[in-house]
Amino acid sequence: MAPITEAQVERVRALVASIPPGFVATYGDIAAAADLSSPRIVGWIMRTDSADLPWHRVLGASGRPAPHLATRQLENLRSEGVPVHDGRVALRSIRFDFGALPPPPASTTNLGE
DNA sequence: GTACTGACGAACT
DNA sequence: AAGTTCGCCAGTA
Repeated sequence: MAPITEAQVERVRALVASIPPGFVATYGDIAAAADLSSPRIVGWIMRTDSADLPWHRVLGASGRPAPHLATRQLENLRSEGVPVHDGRVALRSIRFDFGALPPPPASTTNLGE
């Protein structure tokens, strides 16, 4: 099987889109939820196609976004009610739990796994 | 095919 | 606490 498939990309995009306002998720969490081999794949997907996604809700494991986007991320997050402290987000307080989400019906989402 | 890079992460110093 | 190194995987040169 190919290193990565469109299904994986769509899965990641869906996960990011499922993050509710006021919450954030890490690349590692998304990678795990999407069953990816490495969090770098998530970063690759984000930089490739994140135009219609709430990419500002995606942070690194340190609770801090990438340096070149940090300013923009923190500003957007703060607008959503996310408590930002010194360019940092309290991950352990607002980290989104994908495991708490209800599983989608496989009948209509058979991605041929 | 090898080397370098990069929206990452954990371990080590 | 902060900086460095290694592992990870896809893309590009």
